[in-house]
Amino acid sequence: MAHDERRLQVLRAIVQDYVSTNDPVGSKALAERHDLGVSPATIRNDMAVLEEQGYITQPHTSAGRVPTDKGYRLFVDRLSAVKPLSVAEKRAIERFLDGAVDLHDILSRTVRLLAQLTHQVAVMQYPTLSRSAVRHLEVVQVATTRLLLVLITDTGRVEQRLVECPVDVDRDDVAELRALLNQTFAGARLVDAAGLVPDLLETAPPHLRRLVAAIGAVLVETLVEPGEDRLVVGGTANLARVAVDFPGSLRPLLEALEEQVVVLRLISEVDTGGAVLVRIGEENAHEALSGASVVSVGYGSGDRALGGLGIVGPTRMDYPTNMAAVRAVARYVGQILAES
Amino acid sequence: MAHDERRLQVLRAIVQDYVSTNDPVGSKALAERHDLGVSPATIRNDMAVLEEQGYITQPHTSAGRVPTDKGYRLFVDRLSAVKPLSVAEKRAIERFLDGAVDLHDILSRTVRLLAQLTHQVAVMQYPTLSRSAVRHLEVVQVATTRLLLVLITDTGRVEQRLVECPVDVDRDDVAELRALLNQTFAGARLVDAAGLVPDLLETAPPHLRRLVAAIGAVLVETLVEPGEDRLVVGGTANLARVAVDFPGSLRPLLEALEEQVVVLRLISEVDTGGAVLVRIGEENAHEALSGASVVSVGYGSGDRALGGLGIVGPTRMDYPTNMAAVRAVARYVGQILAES
DNA sequence: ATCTGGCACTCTGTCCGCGCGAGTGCCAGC
DNA sequence: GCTGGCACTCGCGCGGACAGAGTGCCAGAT
Repeated sequence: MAHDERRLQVLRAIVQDYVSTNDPVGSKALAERHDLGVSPATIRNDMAVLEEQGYITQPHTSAGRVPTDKGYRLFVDRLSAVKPLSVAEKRAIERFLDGAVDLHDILSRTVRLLAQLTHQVAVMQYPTLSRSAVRHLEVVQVATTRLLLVLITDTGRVEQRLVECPVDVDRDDVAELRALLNQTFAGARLVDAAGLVPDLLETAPPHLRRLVAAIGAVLVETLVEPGEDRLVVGGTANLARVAVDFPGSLRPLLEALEEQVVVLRLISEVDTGGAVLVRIGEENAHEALSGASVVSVGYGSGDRALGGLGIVGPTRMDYPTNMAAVRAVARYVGQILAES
Repeated sequence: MAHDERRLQVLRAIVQDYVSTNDPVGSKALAERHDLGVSPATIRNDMAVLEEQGYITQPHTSAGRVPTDKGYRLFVDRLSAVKPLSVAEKRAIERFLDGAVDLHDILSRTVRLLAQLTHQVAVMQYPTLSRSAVRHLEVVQVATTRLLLVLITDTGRVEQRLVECPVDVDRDDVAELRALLNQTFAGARLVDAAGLVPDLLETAPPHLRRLVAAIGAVLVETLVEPGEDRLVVGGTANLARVAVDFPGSLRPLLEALEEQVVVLRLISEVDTGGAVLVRIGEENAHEALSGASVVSVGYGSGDRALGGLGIVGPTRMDYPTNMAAVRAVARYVGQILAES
């Protein structure tokens, strides 16, 4: 029906205007700025219906209308087209990421880039260990009974653990151990690593048994278990800019970002299909984020999902642009990580 | 003179009251809360002198007095005793840091701990590479002409760099290269590493020359150069609590904390003697920090200075307590790092 | 010589009342 | 089903009045 169609146009116009001005938008201003072909009075009727349906609301009796979470949701699902990035922006992405020297540098550049593009807080999960494979295991002797175990994955991630050994270790043992470990684990997915530990114990020569057992325990307990994933955060300064959108205080949000685990859960719950996921306001379930929206997507090229990245900001944000930026950055960083 | 002495007591009382209440403090309230043995009128005279000398100021003609940067400076230098930590706090420090599994974990626990103890933003510099020594160099083949170079230092830090090789590399080359590198560099201070590269080239067998040259260049250029040091930040949520102390906006401060380089310079300029350094307001020179104070100290046990750590907060902070916390945490983390 | 009590003065923050403007809802007419 | 008009509501900003806190200064007490 042409009727419903126009009402949606009105909603779209309200969202667009409100996002750019931060003022509740009234019927008159709407009629002026968008040629909807009808008069303010007609728009008022549409607005009344939209309000009844829960898509918009008015802060006080005689102010303009403001989109609700539900309104933003409809906007994102049906009323917005993903806005392609400008050539300059695409070039900026490449320039920004190409100079990275190691994994941490890639992540920190990525969040800074994303924060700059979207003017929001950007977050990125470290490539998940459990989905990557062992490239190399290194053993370094630190003290007589102390070894440093270094794991290098094919995603370029390096993990280290101290292992307290039950027996004295000498140089030859270390070399033998290194060879043995790499022989067993090289190329194995980390998810499968736990299953390989018994094999390891079997193939180990008798004099290394106790040592290998200790190492195996550390490997299983700390490296295979998920959840130790880290988060890189950037652009918190952008929160100050949008402080007006968080009436109480920025505190809960800052706390959630430091807590990591909350945001991590949101960011890592991404669609494996590569679609950008948007969570608006109360949809986030967690109280600290109830006034915020999260735009996230998985990264990792091809079939290999490595983790999630995205942005956190006020519900009043420019969804089309931000979704485009998140998607573009995720694609590019996925490529970079695949190459290294 | 008893005269001057009492004036200093008045200044101390003003600082203490203002820090705890955040209200400009007047003569009457001062006389009530501290027994200085004199009447408000007398205190008023002292305050007039203190104001003339630049230690305090009044926000408006008829409000109480507030300490100036100069006033805080005098307070820190001469009027405060470092407040010892409570037993519970000391125990908390141990408990918090003992569960750390790797270097990054130690640092991130440290800043969280320090932020919690002081209710300020805590920052900590990664152990400086240039002051540590090579424990092990690992070479891993990633592609035909691509090697991953992993450096493990005696402070437990792991650095990785990708090296693009001018020639194809095979398995035996990698093993030989690894042995060669460790033979040359193991135990060497990173500051001396650059000087060892020519030796490396000389001892290299002819067929590895070009490869070794490439590796040597990467080593010198990226690992020996300082300034690539990272910063770990924690407790930004505490900024929201003290937002009142930063009239304009939190933005400049948040930006400075993200920029890292500014804060890094402040934190790394520590007294090698182990004394806690306090920079108050304008003393920080950098504009973004002109309303903030930085309390910092070097960490690293014994003669080995590893880096700096500290806190950033409003000039209106509890200096004695915070200085004690910073010092205690630095000592403890220094021990932990020496052990690992 | 130094401290004290009293007093007049100044300034801020707050509360109140008012008018303005923006925006709405409704209704009659096209 | 759209439009113009109209009465109504409500938040916001402005100005004045007021109370409270704090000061500076002076004369008197110790």
